[in-house]
Amino acid sequence: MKHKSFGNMQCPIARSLERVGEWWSILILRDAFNGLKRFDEFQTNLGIAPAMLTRRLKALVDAGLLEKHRYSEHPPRDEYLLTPRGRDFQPVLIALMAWGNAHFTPEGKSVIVVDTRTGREAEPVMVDRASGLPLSDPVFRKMPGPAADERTRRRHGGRPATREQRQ
Amino acid sequence: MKHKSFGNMQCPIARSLERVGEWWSILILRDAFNGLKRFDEFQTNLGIAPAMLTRRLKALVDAGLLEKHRYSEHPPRDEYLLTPRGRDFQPVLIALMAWGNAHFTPEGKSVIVVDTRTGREAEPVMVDRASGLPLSDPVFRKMPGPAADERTRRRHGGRPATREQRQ
DNA sequence: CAGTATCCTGTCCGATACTG
DNA sequence: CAGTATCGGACAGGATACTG
Repeated sequence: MKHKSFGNMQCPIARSLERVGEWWSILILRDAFNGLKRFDEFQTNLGIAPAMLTRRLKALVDAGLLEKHRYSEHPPRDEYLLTPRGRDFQPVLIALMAWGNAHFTPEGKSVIVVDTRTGREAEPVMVDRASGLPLSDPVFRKMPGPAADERTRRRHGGRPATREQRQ
Repeated sequence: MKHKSFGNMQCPIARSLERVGEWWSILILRDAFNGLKRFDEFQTNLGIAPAMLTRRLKALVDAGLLEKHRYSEHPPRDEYLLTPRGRDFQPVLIALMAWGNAHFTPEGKSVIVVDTRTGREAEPVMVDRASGLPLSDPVFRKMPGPAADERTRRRHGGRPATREQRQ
């Protein structure tokens, strides 16, 4: 499934999934954001088979999300650190967390984001940076970008805004 | 893999992945947001095998993200519509799109979000609704929530904020 | 501690053919 | 059109044993 070709490979969502589509990848990134760095930390916290962990870590390194950093020469020891690209993944994790908290935690939230200045729980929302408006607002629409090919253009640009277009 | 038990199943991210962890699920949701509703529309646009599409659609319906809606009795015809829970998934898609656009589209962006009032491209950011601050700001930290169990508490609450805690 | 080496199973997924 | 029925391959992932 490494280089599977989804319907439209121009789509940035599909391209993202090529890198983090496997179950464990996102959980490893989550743990990396929580400060885990060493093989053994991941292994223990995730309960993942070591061979699988090796494969997933390698894939994440190859995709440029993590980088191996040697912190000891004798014996040779590496730790796995988030790259800038890996750190940019944070909004996806937050969005998944918020969605999970909202819909799949009948007992209540187990993990939240907190504003450490006020102690208040943060409420994650996706907004447009310039206007501050939530992107769920109907004024926002997906459109073909500058590099859109013919197919993408047809998919996103061709039709007028119909009721099912957004929301 | 249906009911696999990840390391910590309290984690809302892991719970989310239980519902949308498969490759096709997220692409189907993306298409649903783009207005696709009928089996054949998904099939054609994704290039997915029909049997697989049936399984994924069923899984999404079972998870409460889509619902079958009969729009014709003779012959019986169903369409798949986003439920409120499915619509709440939008931020995840936007986050994946933004990340893909930023890192995996050397030719430029193929799909963007546009403010239809101004025609300007939106820049998606995750913020705290109350303060409007980006959640990447170091004042925000993940913490155990009200329903956190002992293990989650140890993972998130136990340690003081170290340099690797956030970022 | 940080992996590698094997073996095995489940299932995701593609391809093709068929049905009301 | 909206699926169901099979078949088969690839690989994610588990389990266990082993190494520098």
